[in-house]
Amino acid sequence: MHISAETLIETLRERGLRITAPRRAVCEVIAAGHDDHLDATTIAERATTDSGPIDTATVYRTLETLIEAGLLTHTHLPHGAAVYHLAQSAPHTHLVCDTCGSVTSLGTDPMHAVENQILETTGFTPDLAHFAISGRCESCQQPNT
Amino acid sequence: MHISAETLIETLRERGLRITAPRRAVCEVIAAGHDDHLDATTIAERATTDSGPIDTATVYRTLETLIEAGLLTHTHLPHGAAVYHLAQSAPHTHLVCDTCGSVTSLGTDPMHAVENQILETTGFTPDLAHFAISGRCESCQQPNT
DNA sequence: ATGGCTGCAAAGTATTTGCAACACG
DNA sequence: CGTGTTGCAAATACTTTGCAGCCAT
Repeated sequence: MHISAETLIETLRERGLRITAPRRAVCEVIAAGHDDHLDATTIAERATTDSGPIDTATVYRTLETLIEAGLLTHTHLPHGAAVYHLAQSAPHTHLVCDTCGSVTSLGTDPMHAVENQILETTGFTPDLAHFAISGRCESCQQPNT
Repeated sequence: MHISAETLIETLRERGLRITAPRRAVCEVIAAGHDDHLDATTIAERATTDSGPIDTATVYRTLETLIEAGLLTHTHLPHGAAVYHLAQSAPHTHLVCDTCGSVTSLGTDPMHAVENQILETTGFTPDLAHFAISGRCESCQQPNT
């Protein structure tokens, strides 16, 4: 149901890119974390190879490569670090809690209506998989003032 | 209809804060740009006083002060810099073009339905004035592949 | 063999903070 | 006068880039 690391690697190969240990490691981390919201630093930490940890720069370059290949998308969360996940994942919206920083996923069902409405109203085509909504999650509902 | 610089200053005074030239300048820039999406750097550039330009650090501190006073809100745009605008402005959603970077404002009408739906579905209370949607604006509609 | 890829380090951007001098109230 | 503020600079966080050596093909 989810893309495997091998599929990612295969796609890279098809595009004439070299299959290296770091790329393989990054692909595996991403494939393994299909439901997670991983930022570049986390990916770098998890994606260690035999020859030690992977440099952040390499991770960013690899992620960019994967994005160009259409395998990955990234989302900028309100507070800072960008998170990455497979493009093949069901598109979803990120709900980020201002208070505790937790990230909740929301299916696009509630968003589809808006998508069309935005398009009709403004001519703007929104990318609903690529943005985050700030707010307060259920646990942090109580006012903090 | 929009808050004036004096009102902002008056509110700061009421909170026991000192009214200084830099704060006055920042308030004026914000009041003048009520419909704009200003980032801290832009505010710093516009808010020059007799004694020269205002330091970025001061701008950030002043903005934070205004936010604490409930006069201002900030939004993190997908590509990087946070933008600030009056809390009293009609709440609106920001549509940011991935291609040209332009920012379009969207009234909350199309969003209200979603707001309720999100709340019912997930218990998450979204802050619709505080997030941006990525996508492609009308002018950049044509594929760039 | 050779050009794409990597790691290291430095640069860049956005934002925060320490500190001494200064000015509002 | 005394403390809140400011400006400068250094620090932090995230991401990008230059460069020389290495390895997949």
